[in-house]
Amino acid sequence: MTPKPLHAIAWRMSDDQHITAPLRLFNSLTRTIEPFAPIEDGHARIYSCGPTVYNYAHLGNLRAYVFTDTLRRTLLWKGLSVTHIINITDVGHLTSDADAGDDKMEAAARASAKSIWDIAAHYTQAFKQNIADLNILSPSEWTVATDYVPQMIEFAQKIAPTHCYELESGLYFDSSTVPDYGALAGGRDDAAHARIDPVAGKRNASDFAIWRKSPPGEQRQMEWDSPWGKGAPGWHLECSVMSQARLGHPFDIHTGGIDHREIHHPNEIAQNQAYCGCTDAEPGFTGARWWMHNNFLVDRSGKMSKSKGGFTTLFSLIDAGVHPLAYRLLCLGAHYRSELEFSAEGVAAALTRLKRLVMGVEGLKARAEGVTWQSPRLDYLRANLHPKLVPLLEQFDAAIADDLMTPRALPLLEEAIAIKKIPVDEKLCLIAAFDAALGLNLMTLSRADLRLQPKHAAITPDAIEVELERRAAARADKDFALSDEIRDALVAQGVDVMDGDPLRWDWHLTLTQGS
RNA sequence: GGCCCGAUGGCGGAGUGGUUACGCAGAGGACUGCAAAUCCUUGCACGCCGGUUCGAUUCCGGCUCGGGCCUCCA
Repeated sequence: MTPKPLHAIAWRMSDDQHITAPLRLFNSLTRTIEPFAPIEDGHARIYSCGPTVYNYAHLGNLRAYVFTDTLRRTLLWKGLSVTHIINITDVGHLTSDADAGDDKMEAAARASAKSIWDIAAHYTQAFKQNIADLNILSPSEWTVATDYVPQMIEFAQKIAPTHCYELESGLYFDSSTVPDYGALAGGRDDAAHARIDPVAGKRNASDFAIWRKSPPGEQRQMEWDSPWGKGAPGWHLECSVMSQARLGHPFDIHTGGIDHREIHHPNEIAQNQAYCGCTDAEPGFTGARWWMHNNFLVDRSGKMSKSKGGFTTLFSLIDAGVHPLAYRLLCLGAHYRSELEFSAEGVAAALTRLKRLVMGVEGLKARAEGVTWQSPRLDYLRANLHPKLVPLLEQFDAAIADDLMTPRALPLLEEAIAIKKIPVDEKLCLIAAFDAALGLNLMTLSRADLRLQPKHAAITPDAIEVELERRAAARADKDFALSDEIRDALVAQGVDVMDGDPLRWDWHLTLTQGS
């Protein structure tokens, strides 16, 4: 028998009448939870706003991709195939409190004396590493903004005659030319007191740049010729063009952080409507059927912000000895639409929880009769799933089908591990299916994998082993004074001694806020 | 100033018109030379003031506090 990928098993399980909770997702367009159905039968298309690669992603940024991955895995669980695009914004974005002016990529390049292209490559690579570390499924395709500049110009040319006007600083979109501008944001009042001075000449405060001209006499590292002069595309244009190019409009789900709900996505929608020219024929056309937004990771001072600096990256967590999947677990512990409070204690709690999960699964694997959990097939599961496990399967399905309620799904995973008097092979089948949706990598992760050496460890693992051997000898001689002395010395070097544990020792986690 | 959101035990975080998840921490027990790790058991909450109701943490109103967006942001 050919082993099948776990998600394939999971989706086939949805044929079972016991686990057919209809998938319901919150749509920011209507601000309600709606039953989800893909446009194409059996196939969902997702576009996720990706990072601007002028710096490392911080943990808050990364929450968005854990959310998107949970969405994707839930769609797979429900039997759909998924095409998923994440873009890399390697151009544009202003640095200052003005509509015109400096650009983040250019500023980062100047600050580091590297070329802007090197900056982009470096941070793109770092971001992809974060994605891999979090066990986030690679997108079907990464789209890179600078690869699409010709298409952006083409797009802009099509909408320019009826929807845009040109100023000295660039080509601007007239937001009054599309119906219901800002509907996604819940209505915008342009007469409201803007906190910054608008660009002179803008017709409406909410108008935005489609093309930003290079300042006269200034050469940018990244600039392209266009019908409006040398310059760079506006940020909003990128996403409209890339989603249209790779997925076609309308596609199923557009995701992003909740901050995009107010500006970026309404602007994208306006562009899509202008380009389509079909709002009369297709009322409600926005380019995507669902617009979904994850809430922020916050700390005591409010949301984490890349532009404020002083952020915590996944790399810094790893350096401190925290396995990246502990951060994923932290995210899964809260609903994606709720703010999640970040703290060192919270991360430590998630790591402990992950260790116990992994130990639980490891224990089951050690007792497994066969290897059926490596290739669980629906017929096997149907034939063998213990009646006591069926409710867990149903509740799990109901939880993730209810707008991705992972906080309710997690305890069911723990229950599946702990439940007594059930053959381990059956439990492992169920756990493997759960994990295909949660992405914690429980079937392959070992407890030892979670023992990450802190970057500034005071002692090497080899030296620790030597000390532990000395201690074992002392204990055999009942020289407890010496054995305690050795243990105290190890503790002083950040090592926890665990005699009754197969791992024997672990790094003592010392996290400080903002580390 | 405009628009919007939240307030649950020590911390995080679900949920509910009446018996209120779960995780981490804490407590007790088993194990250990003693610890740690692990396992078992377990205490602890619904911001304030009104209203609706037989009954509200859950619905409604007001208040207070916190946060977000309005400027690049996940």
